[in-house]
Amino acid sequence: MFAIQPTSAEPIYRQIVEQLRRMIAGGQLSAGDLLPSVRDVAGFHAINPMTVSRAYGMAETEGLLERLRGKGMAVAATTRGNATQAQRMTLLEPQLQALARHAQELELPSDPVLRRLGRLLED
Amino acid sequence: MFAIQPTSAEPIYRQIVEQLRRMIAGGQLSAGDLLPSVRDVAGFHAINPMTVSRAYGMAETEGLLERLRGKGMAVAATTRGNATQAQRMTLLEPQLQALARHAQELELPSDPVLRRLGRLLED
DNA sequence: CCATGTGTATTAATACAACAATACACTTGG
DNA sequence: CCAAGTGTATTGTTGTATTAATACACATGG
Repeated sequence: MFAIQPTSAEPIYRQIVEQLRRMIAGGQLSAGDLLPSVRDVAGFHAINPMTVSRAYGMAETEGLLERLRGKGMAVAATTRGNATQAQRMTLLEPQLQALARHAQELELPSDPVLRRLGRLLED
Repeated sequence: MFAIQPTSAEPIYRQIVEQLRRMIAGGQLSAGDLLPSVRDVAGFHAINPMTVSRAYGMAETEGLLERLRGKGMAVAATTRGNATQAQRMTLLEPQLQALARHAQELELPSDPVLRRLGRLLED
């Protein structure tokens, strides 16, 4: 469904929007794919349907999703699914910069940070 | 002084606390070092002095800082400054895990991510 | 046709962050 | 001693973000 952590400091609706953004850019969701209904997602995670609706609405405004009246939400046809690797890297850039800054404030050498990340990326 | 972004979604007082945590763990701030006064920090960044005071207070509760009455706040003597590299890595772990998850959702191969981070870590 | 399924507009409840303006307790340094 | 420097407690206000509750409009499909 979605990887949602209701306890996280990050708002639920934004967790959903950003996850959609990445999974569409990465190609895990393709144009035309139908999304689970707001009530399904809300029921599964025990959250309010309006929270999911808000996420879907923002994704539609952003051009990620299309509204199929009476059927639900689908991945927009106009979206350039499977974006360039460079384009996908751009989405990761802010997080990379924050991580680098924090590592420097911690006076951590590059090697162990890179090795740890490399291990996390293997699964 | 401090790297504060008043526009960020992250609350100002928490930006300060977490930055203190890292700079003390990393050794950029040593036990006994005197911190800039709340009025100085507030004036420099055009924020409210009480916001800085709140950050200092939380850092004191956490055991990072000590209150020197009449003088200001200083890095606590009891704090294990320059923590083990492994201990410092622990502070970075959650961010590393989030980054890895996002990279996977973006279907990005390890190599470019690691290379980009490596470059950011060199300055 | 109409029960059932969509998404959503509207309103409200709650919590939080930041600011503002004081006043206070304390120590330093001349 | 006392002016000037610390941090802080207090109270109130403002703006905003997040989630929830409810009711509604609409399309589908037997």
